[in-house]
Amino acid sequence: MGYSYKTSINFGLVYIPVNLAVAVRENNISFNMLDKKTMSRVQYKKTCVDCNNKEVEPKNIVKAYQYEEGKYVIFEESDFEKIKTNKDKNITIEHFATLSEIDPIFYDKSYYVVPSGGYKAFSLLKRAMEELNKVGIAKTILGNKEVLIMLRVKNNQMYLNTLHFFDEIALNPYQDNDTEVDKNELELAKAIINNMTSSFKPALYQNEYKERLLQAIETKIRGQELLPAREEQPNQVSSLLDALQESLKQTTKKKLKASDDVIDIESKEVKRTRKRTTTKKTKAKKNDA
Amino acid sequence: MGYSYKTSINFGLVYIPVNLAVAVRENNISFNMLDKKTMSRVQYKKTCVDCNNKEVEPKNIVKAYQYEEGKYVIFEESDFEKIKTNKDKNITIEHFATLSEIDPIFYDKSYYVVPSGGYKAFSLLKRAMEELNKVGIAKTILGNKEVLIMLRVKNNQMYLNTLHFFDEIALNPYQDNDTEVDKNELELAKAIINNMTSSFKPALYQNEYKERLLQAIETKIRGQELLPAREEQPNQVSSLLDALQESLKQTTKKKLKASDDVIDIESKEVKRTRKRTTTKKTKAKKNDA
DNA sequence: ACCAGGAAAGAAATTTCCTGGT
Repeated sequence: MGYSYKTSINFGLVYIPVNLAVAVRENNISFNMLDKKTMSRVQYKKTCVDCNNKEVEPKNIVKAYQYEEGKYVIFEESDFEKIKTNKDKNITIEHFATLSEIDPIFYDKSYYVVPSGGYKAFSLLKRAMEELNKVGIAKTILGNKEVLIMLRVKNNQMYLNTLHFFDEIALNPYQDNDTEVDKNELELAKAIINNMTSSFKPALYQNEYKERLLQAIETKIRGQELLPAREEQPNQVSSLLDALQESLKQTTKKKLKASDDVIDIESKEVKRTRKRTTTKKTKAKKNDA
Repeated sequence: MGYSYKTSINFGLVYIPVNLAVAVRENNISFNMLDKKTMSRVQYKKTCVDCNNKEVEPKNIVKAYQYEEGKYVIFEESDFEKIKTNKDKNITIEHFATLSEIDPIFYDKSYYVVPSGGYKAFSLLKRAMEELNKVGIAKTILGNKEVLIMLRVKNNQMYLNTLHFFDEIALNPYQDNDTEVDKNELELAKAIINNMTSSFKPALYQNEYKERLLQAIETKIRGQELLPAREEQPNQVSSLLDALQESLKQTTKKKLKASDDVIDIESKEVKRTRKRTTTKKTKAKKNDA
């Protein structure tokens, strides 16, 4: 497995060199662009806007910041290096906090922390963090981007989460501070929620649409027409109160039924295998042509 | 503000039409590619691989899935619609759970939920969810991608988080189950962590590298050379135990000092203003040329 | 050879392709 970043963790004066390995790999079905007439792959060619769209070779491309309409300053890789201190490149834990303090809105990407030295120190830090149930907060530069970082330990694994900065959080465009809520309806809603409460078991959620998409691909490969999906008829309910009362009835019924099925669901959870999709397509390359 | 998606929330038989507004807007300084010789913007031209790299017009580009090397099936937008049911397009809350059950590794993107009707029902659901401190779990299709969803309410605001599917979580490439941890060192590490524990205040973290990068841009605009960043000399410590003991001393000293500064930090937190960066560059368009 | 990250395009978000690092 390749690593996304090489860096190091500084815990007080303890230094641990580490690599970061991506913890989430999107598994989507991806498409390519084709020329309709020739069914040939579309390729991006880098062209020069002011030179009759002549192709530009990679070695002649520079990175530049536009500070005014049409005005640029060039940045070489060495320029970025100049403004990074050694501390920037390391993950220096600034302080520790508790996981529940961190609002989910801040989470960005997840990585596994893999030590490339200082194994004893790494184990020690993991153990201490997990026993105290604390997460480490740090700041570092990954690539050419400064990110806020949360280090956490669970089941003896150290995870790194990049966090968004506070000024990246947008304001909610909708505010309703004064809406009246009916006491009776609130009690009904709460009863429904309680009926519908069960534990979060991520392995149980399947990507059904993806399965249907794969089936549609099979259908197309066989040269057949796609059929529209079957539709369930939505229940029509006239008022909010009626909808709540009917929902309460239905969820109560379901809840009673569900308690009989608990053992089945549990065993399904355990059976989960971490299989990789084998349908992953090989990407067409330039030299395919 | 534009909305990313139009959809609806189904809570039992209660139907609430909603829009989703992105809650996180990345605020990075981004660069452009220029042709080194002419300082002209680089533009991607879509060309046909098998037709002497002739340019392909957007209207002649189709979306295709490669099922075998060089073999494709075409998908029109109507094909995607065919395999979506009405239920797919809505957010039907499957069940409720508690926030702490959801491991941070699952979080993907955050949106604000903005009702476009059913305001009374929306307020009711928000109120009930917040009072019970429950989050809603659902599945829906956003764009052409099925996502797992968590709805949550905080401070009378409803947030939607997309979650990764279980099969998108990669395995940790590093496993160390048997590393011995020294009792004495563990106690030291824990004492250091406790010394370094303070609450998570996201507004206090500034993107310093970005500030330095903006300064570097100013320097370049003035035509001056960039100076390398000042370096702090790292403390050299010989053994893990020495590093821990010295760290404990330093953090204890800092902690005693910090308790005097608490009031200052608190007031800084309150002063936080949600200003937007004004340095956001205008993107060069094709017609700039 | 792979794949995560970056830039451009354009549905103004996300998707698509390219590239450098491993």
